[in-house]
Amino acid sequence: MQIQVNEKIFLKDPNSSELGKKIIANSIALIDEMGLESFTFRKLALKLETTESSIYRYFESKHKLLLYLTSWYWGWLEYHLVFSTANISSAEERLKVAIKVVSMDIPNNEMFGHIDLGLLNKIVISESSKAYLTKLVDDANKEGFYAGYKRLAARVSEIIKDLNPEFEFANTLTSTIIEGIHHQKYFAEHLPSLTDISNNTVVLAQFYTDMAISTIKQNTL
Amino acid sequence: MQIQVNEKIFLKDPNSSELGKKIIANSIALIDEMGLESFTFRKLALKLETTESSIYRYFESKHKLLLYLTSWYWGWLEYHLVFSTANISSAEERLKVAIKVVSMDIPNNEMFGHIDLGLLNKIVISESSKAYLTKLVDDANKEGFYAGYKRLAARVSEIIKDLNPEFEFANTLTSTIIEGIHHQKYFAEHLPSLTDISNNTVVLAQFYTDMAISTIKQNTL
DNA sequence: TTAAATCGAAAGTATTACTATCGATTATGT
DNA sequence: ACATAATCGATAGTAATACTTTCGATTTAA
Repeated sequence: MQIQVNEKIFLKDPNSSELGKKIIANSIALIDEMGLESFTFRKLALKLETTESSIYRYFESKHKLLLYLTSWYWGWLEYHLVFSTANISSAEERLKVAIKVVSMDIPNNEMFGHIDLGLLNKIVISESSKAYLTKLVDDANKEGFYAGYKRLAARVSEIIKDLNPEFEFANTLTSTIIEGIHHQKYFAEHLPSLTDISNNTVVLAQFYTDMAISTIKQNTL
Repeated sequence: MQIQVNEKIFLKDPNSSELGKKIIANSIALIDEMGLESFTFRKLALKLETTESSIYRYFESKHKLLLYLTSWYWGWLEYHLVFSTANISSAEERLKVAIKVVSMDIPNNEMFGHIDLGLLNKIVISESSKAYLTKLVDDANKEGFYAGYKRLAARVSEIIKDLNPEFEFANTLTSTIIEGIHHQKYFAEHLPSLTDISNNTVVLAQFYTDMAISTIKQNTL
């Protein structure tokens, strides 16, 4: 079982070598530790006892590395979502599970191969929007760099459309929920006056589930 | 009528001199044009036919300048919100107006003194989250750098609580709406598969109004 | 066993994000 | 009208960033 990432994101597949895997594993730890702004390939090279040029053989920039990490995360989450919702016939139940999957906390040190899912989840919460909030979005989008996120969102939207085929805003509702969940987690930790939900995954999922269902169903009434 | 910004954000009030005002006006234009990442004080100085050191007398960093611009925007929007909702007795109507205010499009060249509100609105949509998605959030928050955003959010939350005093998630719903509206606008322009609303402020406001009201009222049923 | 791939070492470049100093001009208060 | 303070521009300098290039040694694969 391997998560696929758009091949144009990297120069050389980090999964194809030990150094590549070390780059991924340690970049996650370093970005989490110091934030994307302070993170540099130089610091990563120092940590790995290798050189900048070796890292540049895998990723042409820090931004591409971020795209890799976030794409990988969305790929993993999609896999997790598909797995969790398989064999559930009720669309409402599938939506509940989907929201639970997106909002779940992942403990640190929960490993998937060499990747620390807990840390990666933290990075996605605080850094992933920087992957698309850039002047180069449109080019990156053309290259398919956001396909992972879009696939996940499309899965959730499908469930919503199953629930109410008349509902016209499945994509809008989906992105509102996914981004909303991440924002609430970030706010809970750093800007608590902007949220009412402090580190309680169950309540968080419940809120967005209730919000989703009442929004979806209102058109049915 | 002047919008107030936390004085610790700047070294010298840009409103106190011609150069200061030129810095604000032109930084908005430049950031819009090239994005925050490519924007530098050097480029701004060149445009203004002044020097980097002169700009540094007003703002100690690009990040502080971004904080200034976004704070100013939230201040202006709060003023606009208060003005628009005054004398409306129905809480539901006030919420509708509030969402309309947050989601309205502002035409380019709509000026408020030397500030182009249309461009500033664009910057807020694509760059404002970078003001808090940083390792220094907690320090910045302690200094009160996000007070403008919080005040606006608190206003909206108040309306929601007026509508249903039993509703426990006013802050969460508010931030979900504000961030959601900005995301939808950004997605409409750059990642259209993530939204269903393409450049239609009326539909956008309608969606979030419906979502808000059905979410708020479900607890009442 | 030979060619290809991989990595480390070293050096170099343009740009960024500042800081510091100094002198000329302009505005302010008396 | 005159001293003083504030403001700005000019210049220079620094450490770090975000790369790129070249070269040689070693490891791997055909």
